[in-house]
Amino acid sequence: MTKVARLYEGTETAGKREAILNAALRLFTERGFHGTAMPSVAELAGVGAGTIYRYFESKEALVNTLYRDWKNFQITTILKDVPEETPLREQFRIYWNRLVEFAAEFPIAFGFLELHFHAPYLDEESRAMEERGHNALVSFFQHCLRQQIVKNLPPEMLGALVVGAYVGLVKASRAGCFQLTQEMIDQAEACCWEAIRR
Amino acid sequence: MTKVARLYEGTETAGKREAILNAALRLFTERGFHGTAMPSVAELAGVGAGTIYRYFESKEALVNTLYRDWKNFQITTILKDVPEETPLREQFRIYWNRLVEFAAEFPIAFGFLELHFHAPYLDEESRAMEERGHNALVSFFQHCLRQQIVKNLPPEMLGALVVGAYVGLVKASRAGCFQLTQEMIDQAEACCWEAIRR
DNA sequence: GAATGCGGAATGAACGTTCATTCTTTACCT
DNA sequence: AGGTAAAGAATGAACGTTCATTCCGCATTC
Repeated sequence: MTKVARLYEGTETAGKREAILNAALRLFTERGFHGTAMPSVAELAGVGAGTIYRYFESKEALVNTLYRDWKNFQITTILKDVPEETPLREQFRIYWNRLVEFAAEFPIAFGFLELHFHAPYLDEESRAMEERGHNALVSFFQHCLRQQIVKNLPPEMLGALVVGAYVGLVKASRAGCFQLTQEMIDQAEACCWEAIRR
Repeated sequence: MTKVARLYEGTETAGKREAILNAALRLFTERGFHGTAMPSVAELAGVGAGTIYRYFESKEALVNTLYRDWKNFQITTILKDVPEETPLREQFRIYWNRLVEFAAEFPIAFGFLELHFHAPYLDEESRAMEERGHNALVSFFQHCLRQQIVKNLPPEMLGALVVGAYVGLVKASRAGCFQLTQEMIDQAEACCWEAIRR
């Protein structure tokens, strides 16, 4: 819930730290890290330029906090509450739907995470967060491989194809190529499973 | 061949314009548009800072020239010389292989085009180039749809899934997750076709 | 009235761009 | 051909601007 608040609460009522994070999320996503000026973050957040430095050590610290918080939230949201005994085919469906839901519910955060993936100004801790997500993905497909329900290919490759297709789908829908209905989401999920199923 | 020259010729022997374009391609890809300083482009190109402005009106003009040239080259390379009567399944294989070849042969240009896709500082002409590629993709899948050899989904969606998977695959291989062998490229192609085939 | 939080002008570094100057090539004359 | 002058390219220090960050005075709280 804290994340929803951070995105959608009016910036005047919210704490200044959250207002700054919200403003930075939007501007970094729209204009990129180097393309965003700190005073413009302050303006959008409705705070003085100096106030940002009461909460964040530097511009880099700000972008890293944002990246860590959202990446962590994304991973947690996608992975939570799936019983281990759930059939893997069903797990795939669940994860797929959660990925799409995440992109629909937090479109700016989705864009932010996409844009800043592997960026050179991300620090060790942010990189570690990226790896956590990567490991979860790989271990899921390793699990699938052990059950021989997917093609015998490196799990990293299966993950890359599926996640790539997911990102492509969301970005195209965002670009206005089409509007994603639940039916289309289900069909895309079927496509992705057929791509990798044994 | 002119493109190969632009990427790989020693900058000292090449014309200054090409040296500048090569340097800018590398730096814009590594550090992004706003993260790259013009004097650093000049330094890498082995020319004076002012010299850039004899060939390009501004930093934006430089990035747009780069984008247009490479996008145009990419589209031309992918689409050239495929007889209309070639079976669509075979055409798919050809286009897939050419996409992967392009990314392998021009890795920096691939990264550049990916990073700057839809960037706000691209001008009308660059956008038009993007659309040319998009149209080619869509019309190929429309063709497939008419022959009823792919799932009955919007052609933009089929394209988004396949190209997304392609980008995901190349990026993962670039990140060091695995080394792409021809066998893996073929297997990935099969995956993508199975994803969309009827 | 002391302490804390905040705003926004101030600061110095770095940016994109310009321009007076130098170097290189070309053209012409003898 | 040799010599000279004009033209064109190239240069990099310098310019104005913008940026991330700092700092100081004000407001608010206890």
